[in-house]
Amino acid sequence: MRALLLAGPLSRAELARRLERSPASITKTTQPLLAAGLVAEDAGRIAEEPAVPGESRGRPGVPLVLLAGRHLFIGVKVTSNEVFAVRTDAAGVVQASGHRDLADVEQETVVAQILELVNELREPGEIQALGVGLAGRMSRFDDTVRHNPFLGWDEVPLAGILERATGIPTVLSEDARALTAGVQWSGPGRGMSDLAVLTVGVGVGLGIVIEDRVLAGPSGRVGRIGHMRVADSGPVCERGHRGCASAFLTTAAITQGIGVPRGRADLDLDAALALADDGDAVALRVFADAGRALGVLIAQLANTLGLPAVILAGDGLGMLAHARPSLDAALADHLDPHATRPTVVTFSSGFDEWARGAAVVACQWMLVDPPPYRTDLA
Amino acid sequence: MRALLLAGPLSRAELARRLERSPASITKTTQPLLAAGLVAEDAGRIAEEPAVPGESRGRPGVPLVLLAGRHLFIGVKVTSNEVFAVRTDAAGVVQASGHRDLADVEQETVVAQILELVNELREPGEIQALGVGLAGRMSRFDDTVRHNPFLGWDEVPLAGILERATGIPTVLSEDARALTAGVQWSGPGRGMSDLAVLTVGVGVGLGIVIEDRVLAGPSGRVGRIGHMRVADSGPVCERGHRGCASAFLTTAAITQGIGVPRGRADLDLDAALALADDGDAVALRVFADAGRALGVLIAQLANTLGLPAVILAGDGLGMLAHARPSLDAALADHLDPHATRPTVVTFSSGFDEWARGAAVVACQWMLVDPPPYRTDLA
DNA sequence: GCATTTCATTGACACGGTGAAGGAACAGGC
DNA sequence: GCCTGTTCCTTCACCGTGTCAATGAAATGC
Repeated sequence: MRALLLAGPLSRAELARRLERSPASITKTTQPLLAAGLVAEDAGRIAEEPAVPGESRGRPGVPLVLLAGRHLFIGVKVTSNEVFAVRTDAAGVVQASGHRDLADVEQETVVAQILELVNELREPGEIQALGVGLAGRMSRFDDTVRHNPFLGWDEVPLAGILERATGIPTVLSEDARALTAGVQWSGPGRGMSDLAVLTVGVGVGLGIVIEDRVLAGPSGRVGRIGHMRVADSGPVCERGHRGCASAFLTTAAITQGIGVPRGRADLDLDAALALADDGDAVALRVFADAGRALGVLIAQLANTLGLPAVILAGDGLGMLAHARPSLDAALADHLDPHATRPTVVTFSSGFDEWARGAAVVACQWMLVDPPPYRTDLA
Repeated sequence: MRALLLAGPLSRAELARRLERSPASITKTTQPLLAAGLVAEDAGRIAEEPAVPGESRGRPGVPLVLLAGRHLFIGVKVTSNEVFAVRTDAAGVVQASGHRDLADVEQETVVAQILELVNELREPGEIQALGVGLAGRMSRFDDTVRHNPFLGWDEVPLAGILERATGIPTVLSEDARALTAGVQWSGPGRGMSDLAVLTVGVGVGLGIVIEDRVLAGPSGRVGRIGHMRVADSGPVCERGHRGCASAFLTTAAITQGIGVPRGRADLDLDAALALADDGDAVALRVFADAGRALGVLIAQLANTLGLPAVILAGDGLGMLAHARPSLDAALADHLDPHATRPTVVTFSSGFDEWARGAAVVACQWMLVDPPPYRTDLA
């Protein structure tokens, strides 16, 4: 119920229509929330503006707003060499953030750094839940790291470890899915019920939202699209596939694709972009190829799932400055004749956004699936 | 509730575990169903066999079975030149079937033929619902044919027309999705909660089931995979894409791919298969390419959605006799290193199976979303 | 026979939903 | 200003569906 309040300040009548419930039901369910201070009537009447002017007959509704500040969440994103953490409110607004470098990927090291960050961020009030985003196989709302190639972990019961150390209910989530949840809950995809989030960076990641649900798949394996074939020819990825997505889109593929012919093996992404800015032919070609690969991927997603919107994110997104034309061309070319063209939104986001996604997952976890042990504490 | 009874005869306790409800709840909800004769206690104790022998302690459960015969459904599949219809019970078992040729695709002609078939099949008892499967864009449980390229229809309120003429509640469904529903409900995918159905024939179709739900997409556009790129090179499809799925897999692509070099423009699929049986090099190559295309498609699906099972269906399935080795090789090659290999099941089905799927959709529609006007009649 | 185990039923009860009825707040016409 | 129409919100009685706790029933194994 509270979940849909996040679609903005809404009057009770509007809520009833959106949730397909009777007005009586809304009144009843919101009363305890009002008393508990979780929602409030908005005296400002913000939401009345977009109403059609001619329809101003009748008693105006009293908008309800979620007092998001009442509930705090912490989200953590773990990469192979860094840990990022943010504290957010229930609306997913970041209040504070922090980060630590990782000396190694030992369990003790990582857990210690996470705990430091959590203790740093938790001080202003009670934290409702802690969400941790990591790469690798995990179900939605998991408690164990099944397999993480970057950390070299297998079957680590991280949620339990953190819960015991912090006293905060903790949930794990696959990172691309956490980012997707963040995007859909309170990011550029807010209010959309169907979208995909395509991330480009060290790898190629994918999160899918269908009918307001973030897909997890039977064993948390949704979104392995790194080896989708996107072109007739082109570079070969590390598994020997010619023309697969990883071979065009990962940061390593791009820096090597430009650096090797230009004799600069240590080229980084910024330098590659600078080369392209200066009109370097190799760089422009590599970026154009990357754009084409992205366009094909987006078209394939739109064809397969009929998605109306695709959101691009990740630290490799800078390429779009040079890749956008070929992306658009490839998208138009590969789209099914009867499919509607999906809206492509770019979302430049740092690692904070991944951590924020983990916090959003924690928030959703509390809303849909309050952990039983919380009642023990109450 | 009844929906999960279709997962086989189950004891009440087993039902409670599967539905995550309390045993008390199961007893209460099944009592009126028992009284109404919709379910029955199965004296034969069929389902007790697969239990682990060592766990035979305690009072054995009384299996409940759905008396499927109490509810009848009719499913109709409309192609550009034929209409197929079947009568099934609630379990999706076909009791009778029929078919008509279509002289043309005028609305009156098609409706008249459907009505003839329905009246032929409806006589033994009350029909609960009528499901119609057609190609084209439609939402799940739609009532209007939005756009059907084969019939040349746009915005035809077919459900209303048939409802008025027959007095049976009617629902429309996109045909690949109907087939998928049939496969998952009572076909080879019975009991699986995640699977894809890939159809090969005049076109290439796809239906997806995730978490027990048949995906429809925001506007019924799931599953347009005809133009997915599956190879570096190869024939060109009618839209000019080199190496796309349609160019390898449709019946037309195969018959032309073999018929043109062999100078037999009128070659049909059976003749093409016969050529391959005789060791014709061109035919063997075309079928091997088709298998490779299928393997890549399956791998891409498995990677994108993490599906554990893919079911192949459609009238073009005969190719597998010669295409299976290349299919398996391509599947292994393109699967993500960390993905589990999906089970690939072949399901040889005629058009009756498509009609049966439409009947299953009608059954599901009644179970999850009983149409309000039925109460008017009662 | 008895303990053990699992299944199934019952009754008291809570929660979330509905429909009907009625009061409250606004706009507009007279 | 007052009535009317409209929409919003609340209250009340009620129902359906679920739970918990207690009890009985049917099997196995010692």
